[in-house]
Amino acid sequence: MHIVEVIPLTTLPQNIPQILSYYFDSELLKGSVVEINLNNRTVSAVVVSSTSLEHEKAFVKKSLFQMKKINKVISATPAVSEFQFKIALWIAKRYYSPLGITLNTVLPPFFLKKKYPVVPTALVERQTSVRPRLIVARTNNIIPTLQEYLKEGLYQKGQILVLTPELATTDHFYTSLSSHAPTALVNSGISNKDYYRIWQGVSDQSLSIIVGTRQALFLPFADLRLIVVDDALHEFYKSDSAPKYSAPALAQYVASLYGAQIVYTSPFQSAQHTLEEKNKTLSISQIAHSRPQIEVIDLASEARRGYGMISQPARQRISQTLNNNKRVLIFSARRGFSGVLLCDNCGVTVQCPQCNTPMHIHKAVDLILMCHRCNATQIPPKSCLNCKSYNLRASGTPGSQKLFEELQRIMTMYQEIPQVPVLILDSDVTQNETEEEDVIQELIKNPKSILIATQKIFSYRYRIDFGHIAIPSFDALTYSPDYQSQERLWYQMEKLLDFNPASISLQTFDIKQPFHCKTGNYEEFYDEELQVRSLLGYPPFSTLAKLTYTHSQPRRVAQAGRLLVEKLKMVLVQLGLANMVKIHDNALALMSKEKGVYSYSIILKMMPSLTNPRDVLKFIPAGWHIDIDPREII
DNA sequence: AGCACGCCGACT
DNA sequence: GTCGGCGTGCTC
Repeated sequence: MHIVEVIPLTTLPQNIPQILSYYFDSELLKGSVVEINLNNRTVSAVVVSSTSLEHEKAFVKKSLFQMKKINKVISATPAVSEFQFKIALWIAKRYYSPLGITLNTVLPPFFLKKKYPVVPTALVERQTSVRPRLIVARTNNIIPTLQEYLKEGLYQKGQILVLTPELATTDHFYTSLSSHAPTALVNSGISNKDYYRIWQGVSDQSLSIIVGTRQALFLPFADLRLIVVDDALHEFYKSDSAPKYSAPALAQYVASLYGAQIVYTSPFQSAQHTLEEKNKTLSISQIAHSRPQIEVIDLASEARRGYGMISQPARQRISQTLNNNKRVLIFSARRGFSGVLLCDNCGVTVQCPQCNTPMHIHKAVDLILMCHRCNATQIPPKSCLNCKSYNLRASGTPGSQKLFEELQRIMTMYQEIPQVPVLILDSDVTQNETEEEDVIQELIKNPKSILIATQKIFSYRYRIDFGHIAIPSFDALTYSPDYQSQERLWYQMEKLLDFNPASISLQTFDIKQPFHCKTGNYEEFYDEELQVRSLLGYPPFSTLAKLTYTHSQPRRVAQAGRLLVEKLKMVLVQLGLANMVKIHDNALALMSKEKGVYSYSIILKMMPSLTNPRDVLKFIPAGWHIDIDPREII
């Protein structure tokens, strides 16, 4: 008899051990796969270790649970590699995710399928003297560098992985690199057959370059020498389903396993990297690039002149650009027709009955109100629901549709702007990728056109250039109470430069703020930002954990929230960890309602001195969702 | 998270 | 009588 430790490939609650013991009549190798009974259901599980019963007799007698027997062996030969174990363990620890489901996502989708036998490769750990490098560069600058590298035939020494945040940008790398060496594209839409073929090619080294999204990190590289993480600050790198890991961080771990060099490209340094640079763990090379002329337009004085969303200086730039046969991008902050419906009498906005957030005005056949959170629609009320006043007025940021109408008005009113096609790209106008592609094709056909677009346009920044970019409401780009909102604002601004505009017009009510994008010198911004974050204990001075509880009954949510806050406070005091973890309780004021379900969020700021977050997180009861390094804190 | 068990109401 | 609603509790 042998005692076998296994990881069931399913979600186990965090308050029970993630590795379970079963018995079996023979020894099983690490990485082999078995079928077990777990709480009246059958699941497959991966063997971690097995020991002869003689050594464990005492343990069995004392154990508090009734050990069960393994049903059957699915794969007696190891099917899971050391590399896969290591990655799963790292993610489970760093992101506090259930081990079984984490291992399951690390394993390929064709795992255990008869047609696709897998021989796990041995992990040869290699030490490098090469430190990770952060290259603050545009993607368009890193590609020539890679091409140079490939031309010299250096790739014959090993493999390269290029990670991109989303599907739309993989093509750009693929087309510019595939002529130099055997290259494959990896994304979540790939078939088992193709995935298996790439899996083989990666392990027998017939493939030299892999361009892919985050799951490409799980491929069994035979000799990985370089990982390029493109646009490292992109939010899509953070997985939004369990395990909620962040790909750039995992890439660094994977690189260390292979002894590979890692290069991050970003149009913008993150505070994290700035801090690390100050600690001299990264060497930073800044690649210079020319910056367009950025004109800041004071909306307050424009308003006194009776401006109409697009100011006179911006209009001038637009017509100039079009007359030079170049495209114009109007960067819209919000989708929809206009802002919100505001009561002039009492100042209350019309809110979504489901979500308690302001409804935005959209124009379908008539004006309708739409909730940007749950997509509920309603006819605008005639009078204010609060004070019964009839003085309801559209107010706030003009959305894409309003800008469209404004452009039509300007074109007929001011003769200097030529009549050109005006297109819209936002989630209202384009419902799917095909429709999006149609808009892009139309744009490519017309070198002399105007596009009104939201952030969505960033996915196409390697396919299209704009001669001028107008930002009608710069202030609306950062309307979210999040510690990262400023950083994200400047990150967006830097990304706009990828469209190679000759000029940018930026309309704002707040001309006193520093416009770092004018010079590209963000050092001052980071110095200030780091001071504030240090003071408030935000990253990079802490690791954030977002705890969320959702339920249809608001009372239960409020109670669960209060209980957990009290419990955590007590636990922290008892463990003597009160100064290592700060509880940032949004309280009932921020209890949100989404699609009829209420949710309550608590943010934990875990200081680096807390060496094992699990010591604290294990006290969080079932029913709460835990997200480490959340995308947003609200 | 699943999934089974178990205890009450509607219905062939 | 039993089919099935979802509250409760457990996972070696």
